Amino acid sequence: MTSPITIGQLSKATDTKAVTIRYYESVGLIAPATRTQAGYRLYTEQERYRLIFIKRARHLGLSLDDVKALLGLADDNNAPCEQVDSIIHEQLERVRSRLKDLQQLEQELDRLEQCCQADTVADCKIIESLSR
Amino acid sequence: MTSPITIGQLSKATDTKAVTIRYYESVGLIAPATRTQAGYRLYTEQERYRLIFIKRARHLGLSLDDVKALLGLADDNNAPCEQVDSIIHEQLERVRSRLKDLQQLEQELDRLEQCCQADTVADCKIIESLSR
DNA sequence: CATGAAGGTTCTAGCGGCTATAAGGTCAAC
DNA sequence: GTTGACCTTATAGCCGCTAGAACCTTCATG
Repeated sequence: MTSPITIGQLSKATDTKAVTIRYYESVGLIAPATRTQAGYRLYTEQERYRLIFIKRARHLGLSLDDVKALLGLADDNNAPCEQVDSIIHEQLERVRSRLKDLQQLEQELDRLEQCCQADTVADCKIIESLSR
Repeated sequence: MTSPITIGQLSKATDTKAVTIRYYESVGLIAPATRTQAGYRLYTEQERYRLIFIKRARHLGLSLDDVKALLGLADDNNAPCEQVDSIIHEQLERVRSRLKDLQQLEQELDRLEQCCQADTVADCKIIESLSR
């Protein structure tokens, strides 16, 4: 029922910048849009759903390549779930590994922050610690 | 006592790739090296220390701009510690904020991973959750 | 019907922090 | 004198956009 919308309207509807939408098209994440006679891109509900899918997947921290793979899988009802699972699982592992790193980093920075009581760089334990 | 070394030797001594060292020079993080007649870069202990400093600071997740600022401060014994402290403090805040985000992300991914018991994409709760 | 604002189009370049490649010059050992 | 390891510069690419220039289209108003 809803009529085709322009890129600006799709942009608002999905909270995704128009340039980003065009970029997604250029890297094959969404199909080339149909055009008006003047060359304006036109979109339907389908593209809106696709963009929302992309947005959710990106929110999970997935790369555009992973998102592309997920979209490909989502398009094929008979595709095995395995590949979906493994994309999510690997991302979870990446996130956990990054969490570990960041937690260590937090400790280090916290310790560093505590240890400087000086006024000038000459006595600064932070600089000292970096220079050793 | 130790004689000047080439970029390759400095690279090994600091576990920093030669291209990276040249890159640091190109962005003003280290001063242009003196050269042999043939144009080879030559380094001394001073540059080795500087690179180690950079490495430690980078390990804290600091941007090259922050590292540059720290180096500038480190070079001036009379500089106030404040600026050093604030660079570290802001980094700590960034790390903590990133930690928060990642912890939430971990939960989401973990929940997602649990919820798919299907064989094919048609019944996959992960895909469903992304499509909604 | 003219005008101006708000939208659309393409193209190119830039961000950070490297990494990779090409095409060449230098040096020490055999 | 030739190999092979090392050095040099210059250029392009990575990711996921973002910014800017220069231009075209659409639509509401005077």
